[in-house]
Amino acid sequence: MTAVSVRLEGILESLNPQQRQAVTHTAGPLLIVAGAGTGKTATLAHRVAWLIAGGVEPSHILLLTFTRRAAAELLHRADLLLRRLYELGAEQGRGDTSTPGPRSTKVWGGTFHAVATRLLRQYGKAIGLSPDFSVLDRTDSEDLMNVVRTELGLAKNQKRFPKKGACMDIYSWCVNARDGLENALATHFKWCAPWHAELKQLFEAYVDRKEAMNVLDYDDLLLFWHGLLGHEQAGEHIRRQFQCVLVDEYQDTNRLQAEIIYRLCPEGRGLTVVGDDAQSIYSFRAATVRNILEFPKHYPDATVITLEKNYRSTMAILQAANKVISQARERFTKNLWSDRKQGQRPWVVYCEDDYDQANFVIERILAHRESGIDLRRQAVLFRASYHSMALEAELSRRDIPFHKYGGLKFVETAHVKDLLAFLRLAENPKDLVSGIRILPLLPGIGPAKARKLMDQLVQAEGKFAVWRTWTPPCEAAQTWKELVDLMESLASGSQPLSSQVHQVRVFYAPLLEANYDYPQGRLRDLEQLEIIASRYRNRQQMLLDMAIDPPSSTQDLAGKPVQDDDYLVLSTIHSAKGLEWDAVYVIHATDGNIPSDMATGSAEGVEEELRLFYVALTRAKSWLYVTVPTRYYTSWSSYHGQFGLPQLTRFLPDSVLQSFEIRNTALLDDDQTPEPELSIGSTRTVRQRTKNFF
DNA sequence: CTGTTGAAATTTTTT
DNA sequence: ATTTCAACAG
Repeated sequence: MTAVSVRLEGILESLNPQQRQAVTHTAGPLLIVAGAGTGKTATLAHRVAWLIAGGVEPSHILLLTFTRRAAAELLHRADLLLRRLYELGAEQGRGDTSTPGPRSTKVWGGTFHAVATRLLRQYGKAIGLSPDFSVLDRTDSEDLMNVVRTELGLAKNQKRFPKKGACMDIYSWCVNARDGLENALATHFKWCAPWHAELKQLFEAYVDRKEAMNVLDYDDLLLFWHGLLGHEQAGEHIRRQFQCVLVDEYQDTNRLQAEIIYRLCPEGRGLTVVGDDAQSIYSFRAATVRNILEFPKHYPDATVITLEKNYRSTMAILQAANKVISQARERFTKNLWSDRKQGQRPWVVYCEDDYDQANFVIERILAHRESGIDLRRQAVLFRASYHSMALEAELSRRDIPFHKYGGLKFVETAHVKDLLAFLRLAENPKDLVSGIRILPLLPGIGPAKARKLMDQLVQAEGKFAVWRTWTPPCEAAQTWKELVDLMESLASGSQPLSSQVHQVRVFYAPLLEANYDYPQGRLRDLEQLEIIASRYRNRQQMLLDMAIDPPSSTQDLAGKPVQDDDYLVLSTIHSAKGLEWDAVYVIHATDGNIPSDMATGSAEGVEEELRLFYVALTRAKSWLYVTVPTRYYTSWSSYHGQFGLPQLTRFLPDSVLQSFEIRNTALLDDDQTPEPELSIGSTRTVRQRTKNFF
């Protein structure tokens, strides 16, 4: 055995046989079916390290993940492994201490969209794409769609034409599912079928407009990447560059993404995909569980390795989760098992209403916290972003820190979008969306004038000076001059980025106060944006990041959070994918919320909601609570079909409920504190802080 | 053509 | 509760 292989063995020690097989697999395409909590991340990280240690150049590895954070974490772990490998060698006196071992930092890692952006910048010319394109996020795309929709006179119809969001959904679906409009309308958007001709016209105009503006939307990023791979030279070049391609969360890729992978690795050479069909939850984004289920069919010499040993949850939780998912119709059969002790059975807790639910959850959280489980190690999960509203209010009232994932993001708030629009317009004067966003903020300018000014600007090839030829109504003259000065200054690019943001902020602040309620908080956000800007070298990169990898919550923006800052996590189930906590609370587990009423129209829809519920349950390591309000007062619930008397989710029929303890908040003893799992660390308790509040 | 007002419709998950 | 649309006044 060579020295290197001895060291490699040392690193593989911590893995179980299936994981090891997955890490060291060499021949042909590989599918790793990794159940929840089966050490998927560890396996992938080891595989990356193993490939590099085996001599694969890091820059020849492509790692596709669902979020930027996932990629960063994986590469960080791979790096630690490589370092250990290197140190191990040095200890044995055989390593060459003068040369640092290879690092994983040069691995191409990120989301499909981020990687597509990078590649298109580099090679896009081959398919006639100008490399300085900008990227529209979802809202920008909708806005552009709306512009075109209005231009074509579709907004003013006797019968209601689909809204911009719906139009975008249909368009996106067609691109990502590689589906024709007619078929898409027939199968997924029946209510819009009468508008077939108009939609076709709309989409063609939308595509033209994007081209004229030199912008790509999310769908284009994938579509153009796909196209790039179809180009003879460029495609071959990229294929040669990526000897090894690893795809995480394969169950949540769509058909277009699968085709990209296919073009990247014909016959599956060097391909590893990892996923869990039981956790496929993104079909609304045209993801299809077929990709993973039919992987062995598309790649006939594929090896399938299943990871079933769960390192996360207690047996009691696993049993309950297994029972829930066993209601699914089609899947790779796997039964998760664990060495962990039986543990407390998960609870189903009936609550009076939303507020009672919030109070129960908070009391439990505090109790766990007292027995040594920090807030950080607990999370509340829910189907829809607004489900946490009552809880958020109560947490704020009690001064308990929390951090919410999912729902509206920082960069999606109107004022942040406004500020970024100034920068984007400077970056790309053809950016109609940004122009139409900014200009009507000024007094005396409405949508029509904004369009005219943008047309002028494009005619003048982006020279903002043409705007001086227009004389606005006299009360707006001063502001107008300031705007043109500002835009010229920004466009010249002579200032560092953070001063550019500062300039915009100074100009924009009074407009903000004139246009929005509660300006204080918004102004503070803008200050934060200026701090963020100072971390970027160039404007283009910042704008790209904001479109493709936006910070998932305001906390992420404030730089590194303070180390001992303890906060509770609130998250949509979708955003909780891949994460885990000691104690998990799944709230609003009523029929109509889980499954969401929006999804119950079709069998597949319901099936996906079941998987979603499964994902939520399998986030828990030791304690799991599913809470069910038995009454809703608020108006949203009545829209959800039930007249104030919601039922327990259909995913917990009696046979499954046997794996749960049933509780009712009205009958709950106060002293049912959970048993501590660990010795108690800090004695500083939130409960005491809370009591001081009264 | 802009800006305001009131009525009506719509309400998931996210790169 | 929020967003979108139509109608109307300046």
